[in-house]
Amino acid sequence: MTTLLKLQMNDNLYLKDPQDTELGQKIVRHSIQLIDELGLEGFTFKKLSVAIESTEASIYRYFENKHKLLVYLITWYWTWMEYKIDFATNNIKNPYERLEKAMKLITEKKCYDNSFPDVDETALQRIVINESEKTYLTKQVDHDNKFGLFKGYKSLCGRIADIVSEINPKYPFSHSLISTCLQAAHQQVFFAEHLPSLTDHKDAHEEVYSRNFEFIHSLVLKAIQK
Amino acid sequence: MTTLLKLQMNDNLYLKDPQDTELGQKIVRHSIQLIDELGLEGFTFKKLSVAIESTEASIYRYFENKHKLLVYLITWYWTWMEYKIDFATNNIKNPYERLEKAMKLITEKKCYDNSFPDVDETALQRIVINESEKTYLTKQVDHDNKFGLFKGYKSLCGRIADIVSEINPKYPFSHSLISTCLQAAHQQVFFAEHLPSLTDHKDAHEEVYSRNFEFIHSLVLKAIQK
DNA sequence: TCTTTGCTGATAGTATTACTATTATTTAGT
DNA sequence: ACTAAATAATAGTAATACTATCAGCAAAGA
Repeated sequence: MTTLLKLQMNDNLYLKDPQDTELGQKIVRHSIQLIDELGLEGFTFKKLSVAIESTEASIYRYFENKHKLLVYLITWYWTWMEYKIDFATNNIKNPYERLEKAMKLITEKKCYDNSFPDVDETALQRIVINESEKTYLTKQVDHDNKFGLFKGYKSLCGRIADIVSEINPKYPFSHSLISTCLQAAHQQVFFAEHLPSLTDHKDAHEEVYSRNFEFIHSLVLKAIQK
Repeated sequence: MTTLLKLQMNDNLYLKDPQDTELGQKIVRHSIQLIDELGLEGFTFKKLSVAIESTEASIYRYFENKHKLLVYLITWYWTWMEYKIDFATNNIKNPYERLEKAMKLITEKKCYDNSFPDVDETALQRIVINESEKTYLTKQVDHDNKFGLFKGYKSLCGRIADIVSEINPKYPFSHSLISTCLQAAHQQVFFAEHLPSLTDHKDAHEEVYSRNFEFIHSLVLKAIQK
């Protein structure tokens, strides 16, 4: 038996918590599927309303616009990741091991997590790979940030950076290093699939993820070496 | 006296080479200014047509759409960077020095280059920081790639990766390492300005760039250490 | 010189998007 | 059964991202 969980998220991300109602859950479920399928640019609330057999107006009661919905989904992913890392490193003493575990979790290919029946984590990871940067690469980034919309990502980055500082308190770039690795963790997968000359990971699907782990793990270890 | 140069670019990037006509040059000049000012999302061909005192229809004769125009500008930047690196490392024997020079050029804050009167490189660098990932994070990336739209970026990455391989031919991740660094070179500047908890570079403007050079340069050197 | 060609400007029009507003209907809680 | 809230249905708007047509003008070729 699996425990059903609810990740608590910043309530500026939505107008009405989609986890509280059936319609909200349908919005989440189908938006993941549609954004994955059509890309953020091709995705519209109109199409989503057809998919959930409801109306645009109803969706707008949950999310101000599609940008906020995207930020919501991406934040869910990072919050989930932080939860997984917490859970997995909880009783590990050695910071090297904890760091390795965190890197492993960040870089691995995700599969369906029974604790969250509304979320297809495989599809969501693809969305993170393809769309996550669009959450902050906008003119309203400072405004969004003021409302705490990026807290999930920042918190995850800080958490891992703390492990780095525990290993080598003198290393001056722990946050830069980890934000760079978080980025590389999905960027390299994207390149392997679409622009292979920008990586060294050959697109033998499963292998891309493990090679990427090796790349990032060794990058971090060497960088923070005393 | 300064030499006027023309960078040769893949002709799939445009319908008609904007470097060949006065209107084309106006399109380039003002699109850089407007995208910098409004962001890609706020930028439209309508607004550009007002700025250049012409019409939308005329702009469409040069660029298929605003995505292609963006790719054109970003590609121009990377082509320019590669040219600068070539020029600067031309007669340096020592690959460590060449690598350092390349990293320096990539990470430094750009200022106006007299050889290209149509291009405000300072504004263009800001566009690269804010918008460059949007060139490939789309559903048409494979199609665009087939037409060689990303050749500029790939060529630059390959060029620097070659220096890495010259230093340590056994290092297995030269392309991944360099594409990661190219990304970090502008991402960290963005974070320093907008999401400072994701970096360690304090936003004392000039200093962000030099600290970022240190971060990236040391990251690369340690990674490829034999 | 005349003609052709190509470029540009002017104007108009379309489908779609990203919303907002209003009202009617259903559902849920007391 | 009554009330309040949530949702559905419908309509409408301003802006966007184009496409199409046509006329004027300038340079280039015959």
